[in-house]
Amino acid sequence: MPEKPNESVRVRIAPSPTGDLHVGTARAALFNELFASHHGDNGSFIIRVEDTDFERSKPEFEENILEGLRWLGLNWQEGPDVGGLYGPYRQSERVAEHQKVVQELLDKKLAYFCEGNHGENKCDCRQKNLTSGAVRLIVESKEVTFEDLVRGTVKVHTDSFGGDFVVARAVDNPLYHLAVVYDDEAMQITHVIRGEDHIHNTIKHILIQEALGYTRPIYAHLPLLLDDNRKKLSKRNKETSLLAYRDMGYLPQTMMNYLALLGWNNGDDREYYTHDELAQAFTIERVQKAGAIFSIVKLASMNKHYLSELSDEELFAWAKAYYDKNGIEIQEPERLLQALKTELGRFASYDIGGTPLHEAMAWHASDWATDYSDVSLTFRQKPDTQTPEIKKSTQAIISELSSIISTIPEGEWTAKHLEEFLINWIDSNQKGRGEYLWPLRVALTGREHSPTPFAVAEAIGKSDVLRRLQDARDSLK
RNA sequence: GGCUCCAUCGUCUAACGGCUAGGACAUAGCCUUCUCAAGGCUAAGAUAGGGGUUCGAUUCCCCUUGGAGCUACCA
Repeated sequence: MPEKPNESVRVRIAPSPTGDLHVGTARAALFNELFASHHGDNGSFIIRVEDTDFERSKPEFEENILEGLRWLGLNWQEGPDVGGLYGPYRQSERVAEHQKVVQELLDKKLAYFCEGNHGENKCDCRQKNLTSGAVRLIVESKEVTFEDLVRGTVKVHTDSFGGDFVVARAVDNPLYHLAVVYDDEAMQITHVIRGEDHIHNTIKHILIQEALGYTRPIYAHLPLLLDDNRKKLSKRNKETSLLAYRDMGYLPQTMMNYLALLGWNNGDDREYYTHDELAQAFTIERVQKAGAIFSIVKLASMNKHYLSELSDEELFAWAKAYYDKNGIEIQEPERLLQALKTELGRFASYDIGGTPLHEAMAWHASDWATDYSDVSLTFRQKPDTQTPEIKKSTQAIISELSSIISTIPEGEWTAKHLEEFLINWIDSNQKGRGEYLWPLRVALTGREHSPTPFAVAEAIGKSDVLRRLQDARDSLK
């Protein structure tokens, strides 16, 4: 019996538009969204763009972030693109309010102006009574404790980070810590679910909240996504842009499912979930504490699974996105779709063992041709071991195939029937299956590794099959 | 260095003191087979180490070791 949610929860993701949407940010967004969705109508997921770093923030990054979150399949109730009652949802548009807060801290003598860079050293600006400069919050020497939903009690002494810290470059130029605290209060955020790398920031945030008399949200720090060296996932070692994975051929349902399972599980062996199933099952109590390596291998296997579940329309759209992106025109959409279906289960992305999708699919074209020089048309032979005698016998086999295949009526031209017919013919004539099926398959695809000739034959049609057999035969002369 | 967090197969993880530590991915083998996949079966593979508490620790506590994160007038 699932518990009935009764209290409203408001959570947010606060990406900073200083780069493409990072998979780690996407996962944090997903966990927030699942948490909100789990609470149904009582849950709100909010996007707030933290663009107070004017130097590095760029509109195109904001667009990339929103596009990525949309692509992933997340739903948000409030954000810069959809608005909401607690807007604006871009921090740069909220500086006037932040400025008031900075002034308030100053007026209440909870903060003071400070000049110069003080680094590690304790600064003495507090005694100087300056009237401009950076604004530093007064922090008393004490232990700060908070309850983390994932980690339990976290305790940090304010001395460990030097006490007083800067909350604004100037009265009208607030820093991240202050902006976050004010905005979370103003937007009535109930739960702050973010990466573990924010744990120390949380202490500072609590200090600001206490100074201002704000409500402390409930914190949950997620384990980090790691690279193969167990370091925080970064662009140095691995592709970190979510949409780059889309462009490699990973499906949004794959990414969502995989990301959800990185640091969360339902306590059983289940691995495949839809968004709604995840939302139904998701609880922060089941979030892992240890960091998790982002593994492309597992991602690929999951993508294979989801690819095989696609409808014809979805599969075609998946391929079309690749062709469009690479500026390749699809001449014969129906034939391409049929070809894709034969290859399904053999690829996990747009890259098939080093071969790009359009090359692997080249055989679908009705005018496809190859010189067969890199492959052997003869079973159990390499291209360079084909003596004239071997070539001759392969020619004979191909001729035989052509004549029996030409007897199959168009109405019975299906992979299933072709298989029954050809296997039966081969077996009843005491021939070797490989002897015949290998040359047939290579003649149709030009590849030593490919789908079965029956499926390929159905996809390209009878006349094309006969033409390719002829071409293959001619190549052996 | 200081502060904080973390620790089950190679990887993601299950087992909220009690069956032989389970599953998935990856790996290997076998079956199937025209190839590569897929599929089926099987194998190998983990509780970091040491102390406690307990009738009994993967599980609770401590120490050690190891790893990670943070350590900005970035976010």
